[in-house]
Amino acid sequence: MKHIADSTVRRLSLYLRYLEEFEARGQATISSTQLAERGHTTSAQVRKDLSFFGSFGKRGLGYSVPELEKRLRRILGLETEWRVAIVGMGKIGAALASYGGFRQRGFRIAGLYDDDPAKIGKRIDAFTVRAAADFARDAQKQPVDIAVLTVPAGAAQQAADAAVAAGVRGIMNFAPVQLTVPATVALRNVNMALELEGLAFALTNPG
Amino acid sequence: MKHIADSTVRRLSLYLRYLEEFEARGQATISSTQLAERGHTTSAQVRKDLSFFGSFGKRGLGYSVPELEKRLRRILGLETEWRVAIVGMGKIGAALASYGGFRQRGFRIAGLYDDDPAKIGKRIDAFTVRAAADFARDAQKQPVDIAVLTVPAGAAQQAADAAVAAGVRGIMNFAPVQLTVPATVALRNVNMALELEGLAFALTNPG
DNA sequence: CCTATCTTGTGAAGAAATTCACAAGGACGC
DNA sequence: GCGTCCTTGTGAATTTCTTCACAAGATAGG
Repeated sequence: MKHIADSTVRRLSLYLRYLEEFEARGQATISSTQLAERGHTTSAQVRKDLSFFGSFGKRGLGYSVPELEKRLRRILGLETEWRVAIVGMGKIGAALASYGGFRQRGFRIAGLYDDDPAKIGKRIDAFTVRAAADFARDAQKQPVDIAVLTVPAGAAQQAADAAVAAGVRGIMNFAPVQLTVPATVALRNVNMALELEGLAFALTNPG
Repeated sequence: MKHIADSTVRRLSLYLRYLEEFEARGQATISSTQLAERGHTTSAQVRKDLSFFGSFGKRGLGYSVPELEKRLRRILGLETEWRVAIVGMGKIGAALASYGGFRQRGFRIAGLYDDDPAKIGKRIDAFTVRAAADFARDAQKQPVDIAVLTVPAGAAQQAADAAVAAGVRGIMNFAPVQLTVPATVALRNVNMALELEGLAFALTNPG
């Protein structure tokens, strides 16, 4: 398949959310124009994004809401359940662990890990924090697909290496460092300081 | 000034971080190639990014690390101190409130707010959580530049409206909804479920 | 001073993403 | 059946972003 741009994937995720909204309101079909308006984009963009994966609509009518939802879920890989381990039970890690938004979308928490003896054994929601050293062993019993790293910057690369060694195929990195991982491992960075700086730039250079 | 792409601003933020690293190691000058290698990009990209704002380097020599740092801080608007209010003292909001990474970069917490009577009056680090209704009044006494919204999805638009009414010029939205704000207000969205879905896509469609 | 070696800054080329614009398919009323 | 009205899917055009490639400035060594 042709390479799909990151921005496209991002929009597909948004379309899925919008579709869920429209479905909740009982709407059975939707046009690319409606979807575009909802997402502050253009109808051509919507159609182009979808066209990479096939043709799902009916001319003159639009798209069936439930069907397009289903297609998008399949495209995005949300039909399978992904097992996610969270490494680093600081404030952010703990917050993510009990954030329901993930579970809703098929991301299931496989384990919570930390290095700090003071945190190991603590309960967070339904989970008990385990020693980071146990990650590899646990993952051997039941594979972990994605590791979310919420460790301090200094510990992030080591945590990433451990996660890769344990067999994860994707890493979501919250530490403000650039990780080095094998090309086979998908990596996404979330850096809140960076986002704030983006705002600062926008406020400093208006327009 | 010509419009600067988001991706450019993002890279500038990264360059600044790299420069800080190089400076900490005592390096006095740096070439675009070195900076590029550090950030997995190309030297031409680095030079082009910088060239939007002037010419800071010396041919044959490279850039002065401290000077380029200073220039980038000015460009990004990190020379002034930005006053940031956090609205919504759930887990994520509380985690952000005590995250030191912001303060380091000139983002100063102006106040913490929540609607929930059970949370109002609580102390988080050096701050006392105040009623969301007090936001406007507080902001009148001392202007707030940026509002970070960590409220539930259903409350986000209302919180955004209140923030805009209180005079903030930038909003960083953590709620998984698309906010509507006046064009004069800068808006950034951070959506962790979206990021995870991006990973799911990458794992489902390898390559 | 001259030559060899770097590295910047930037037009031009190339690639990628977005938007345009329209043929073609389907629904609906008459 | 026929005409009208919609809306998709997609090549082509356009715009935006990235990379190339090189003239020009700066340093260093002899």
